[in-house]
Amino acid sequence: MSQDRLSICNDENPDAAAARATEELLLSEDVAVRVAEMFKALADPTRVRIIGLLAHAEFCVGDLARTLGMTQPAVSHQLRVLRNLRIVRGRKEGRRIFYTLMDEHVHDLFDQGLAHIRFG
Amino acid sequence: MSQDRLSICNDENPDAAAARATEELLLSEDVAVRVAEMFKALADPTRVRIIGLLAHAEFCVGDLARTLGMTQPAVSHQLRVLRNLRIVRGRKEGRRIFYTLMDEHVHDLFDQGLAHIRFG
DNA sequence: TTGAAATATGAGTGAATGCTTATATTTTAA
DNA sequence: TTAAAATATAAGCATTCACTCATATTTCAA
Repeated sequence: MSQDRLSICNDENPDAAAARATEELLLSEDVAVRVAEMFKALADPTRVRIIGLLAHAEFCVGDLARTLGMTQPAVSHQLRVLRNLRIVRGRKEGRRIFYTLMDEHVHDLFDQGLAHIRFG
Repeated sequence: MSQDRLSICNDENPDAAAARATEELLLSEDVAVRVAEMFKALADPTRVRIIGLLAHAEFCVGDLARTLGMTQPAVSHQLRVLRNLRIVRGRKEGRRIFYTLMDEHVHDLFDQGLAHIRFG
């Protein structure tokens, strides 16, 4: 909406208080790492497509692989990444495993990112 | 809100129509790449912190480096990444360059991702 | 005009990443 | 019990990535 109000240049204004105020705006290492980690889930085209499919339905691994036109181990690897990030969950049924989106927040981020690309 | 309604397993249901329907849910390679690219901007802790700072004010490169506790070239490299993704813009003023968030969508994504980490 | 300040750029490096092929594991079916 | 199906896992490899150090570029100041 509006432009940035503040302009930060502590060189011109070499005041310790100004520098301290600036540092309070800085995200902690820990938070920054966790935020980046969650965005990493969506930072690869294959994972984007997997999440896009799981946004509509649960899929077994074989169908994901066939639909994506990729090998089964390639898909399993990406599913493990998403599992480790707690974004996806597997439900075992016989010798198949059906995967589901676990995280509504990621679903929301996905929708928002997609909307930006499509009508950005 | 509700659980997934559909369960996709074309192995059990080896119907060409079903497979075709499934493929319509798949994002195109092109869209998937562009979505992933935009999330890549936020998929690194340093860039998350830079975007977090620029969400509050414009910063010159030196202050970004000092605030992040990083070398100037390291910050310049990340700024170039963000510039290439059209997420950030530089305004030259004398021998300094002040950086600003160019993309409100990324700002929104950042806020949403951060909220998820903080109150997830 | 010469030097210093602020930034950008380039080459190089180690670590992470996304795939491959091969194999292990679990379950069903013959 | 044995074989095949569905998935996971492991090792290897090429690529990408985020930094480092060194240097180029632009601008101001002396």
